[in-house]
Amino acid sequence: MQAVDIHKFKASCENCNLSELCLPHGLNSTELSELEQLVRQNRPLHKGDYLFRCGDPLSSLYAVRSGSIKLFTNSDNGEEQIIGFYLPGEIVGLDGFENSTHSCCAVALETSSLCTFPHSQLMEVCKSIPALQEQMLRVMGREISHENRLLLTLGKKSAEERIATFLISLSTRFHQLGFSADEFKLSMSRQEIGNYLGLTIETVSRIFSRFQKNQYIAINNKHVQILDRKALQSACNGFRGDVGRKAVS
Amino acid sequence: MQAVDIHKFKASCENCNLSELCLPHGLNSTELSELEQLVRQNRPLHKGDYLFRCGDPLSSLYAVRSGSIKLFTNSDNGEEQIIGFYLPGEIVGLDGFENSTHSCCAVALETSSLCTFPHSQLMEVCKSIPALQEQMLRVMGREISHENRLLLTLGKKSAEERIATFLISLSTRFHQLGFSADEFKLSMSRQEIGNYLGLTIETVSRIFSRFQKNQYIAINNKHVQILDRKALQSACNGFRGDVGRKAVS
DNA sequence: GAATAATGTTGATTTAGATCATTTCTGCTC
DNA sequence: GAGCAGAAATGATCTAAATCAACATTATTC
Repeated sequence: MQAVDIHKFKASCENCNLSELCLPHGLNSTELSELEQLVRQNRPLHKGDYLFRCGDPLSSLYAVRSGSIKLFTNSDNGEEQIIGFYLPGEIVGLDGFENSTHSCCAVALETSSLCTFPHSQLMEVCKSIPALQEQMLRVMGREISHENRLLLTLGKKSAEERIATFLISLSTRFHQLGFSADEFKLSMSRQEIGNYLGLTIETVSRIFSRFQKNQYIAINNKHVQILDRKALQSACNGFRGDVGRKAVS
Repeated sequence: MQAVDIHKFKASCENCNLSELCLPHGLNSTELSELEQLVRQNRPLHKGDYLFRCGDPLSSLYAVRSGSIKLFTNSDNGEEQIIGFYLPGEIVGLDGFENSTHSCCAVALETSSLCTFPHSQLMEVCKSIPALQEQMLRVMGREISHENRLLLTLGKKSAEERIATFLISLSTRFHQLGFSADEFKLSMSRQEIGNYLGLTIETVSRIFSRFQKNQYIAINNKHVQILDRKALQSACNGFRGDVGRKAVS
C-alpha cells in the first residue's frame, strides 16, 4: 500500500453517493473541494491484502468505497480478535490515533476499493474546516458506540443472541447503503464470524442451522435471506425484549 | 449535575499534576489559559451519583480529578454492561459524540471530583487551537484502544486471564498516577468487576481466592496487594506469553 | 452496640458452548 | 471433470463457568 501507485487518482466526494456517511458529511461545497484535494483512490485491494498492520505508523485513514474490510487486534500470544467488519461508507484506521501507530491489522475480505485520506494532510485541512473537525469526532464517536454494542454482545449475550444481533446489524447496514435488507452475501467465513462474536465455528454453524430450521432465515453457504425479521429481531434479546427478566450479572 | 452550583469555580490546569494525561496535553501556556477559561469544577459527586444518563444530550466532557467513575450501557432488556472504570486523568463522556447524545450512563463509584468542559465551548476553542484538536482525537483514540483490549479480553480470555488482566491494568494505571503499583483499593464491587469482565460474582470471588492461595496477591475485601507480579502478568495470557499454543477461534 | 441488610465466600450441581471426530459440500487446479 | 484442499455441517463427549444454595463477613440503621 505504501508503494507508489500509477493508478492513483483524485476522487470526487461531490458525486459520491456515500458522502453522507463518510468524512464529507456536513461540509459545504467549497470545503468539499478542499477535502477532495487530498483524497486518493488507489488500485483495489484483493481478498487477503493488508491495508495496514499492527505496529505500522498511522499514515492515512481509509473510507471503504466497495467491498469489505476486517479489523483485528493480536493478543500477546498471537490470538486474533476481530474488532469489526467495515462496509462501504465506513472509516478504517481510527485505531491509530492513540499514539500515531496502528494497534490493529486491517485486511480485505474481498476485492475492495478505498479512498485514502493522508493523515497529516487531513489534520492540516481540519484546522481550517471546523465542520470537518466535528465530523472527525462524530466518526470516532460512531466507532466507540459500535464497540460499546459489541462489548454488550460479548459480555452479556448467549450464542443465539449474538448471531441474531450480528445478522440484524448487517441487514440494517446493507439497507442503509441502498441494498436489500432481507437478502445479502456474507463476505466473511464462519471462522471469522465466530472470532468476532467470541464463539467457535461449530457453534456458529449450528445456530445458522437452527435459525434455518426455525424459518428465521434461509442460508446457503454465504448467501443469507431473512425470512422472519421479527423473530430474528427478538432473538437478539432472547425473546424478552419487553421485560428485563434475566438476572443482571 | 445540571443544576446551578454555587461552588463552581475555575480550575487551574497549569498547576494540575494530571494535565499531561488530560486534555491540556501538548498545549502551550497561552493556549492553556484559553482552555482554563471554560473549565469548571463543580461540587464533588458522592458514591452512586450520576454524572449523566443514557439518552441525555451531550453537554460536557469530564476529566476525573479524584475518585473513580464507572461507565455502562443498557441493553434493550435492561441488562447493564460496564464499559470502563475511569481513574484520575481519564476523560468521561466520549460516548456522546456519535449523535450528541450519551449512549451510556456514568456513575461515581466513590466520592469523586471532576473537571467539566462544556461541549459547545470546547468545540469553539478547538477551532483556534490545533493542538487541542489533535489531543481530542488522541483521547478518543485512547478510548478506542482501551475498548479493543477489552474486546480481546471478553472474546478470547478465560476467567482467570480476565481477572489477571484486570488487576494488572489497574496496577499500571495507579502507578502512572504516582500511587503504588503493588497495593491499592478497589473502588468497585465484585458484582461490578464481574459485569465488566463478563463473569459472575461467584467466579470473580473464586478466582481472587485462587490467586491468593497461589500467593499471586493478598486480597482483603477491597484492599489488594500484588505479591507476585510476574506470575500475575503471565496469568494474563494463560502462562503462555511466549508461544501461541491455544487454537485461534 | 444489637439488629438488619448488603456483600462476599465457598461448595454442589447443572449447562451452554467448547472440543473432538467424522462426514459433506464447494470451489480449485491440472 | 477427476482429484484435492479448505470450509461447513453435524454428532458425541467434555468442561469451564453458570446457577443454585448455604453460610460468613462487612456495612448500615436505629
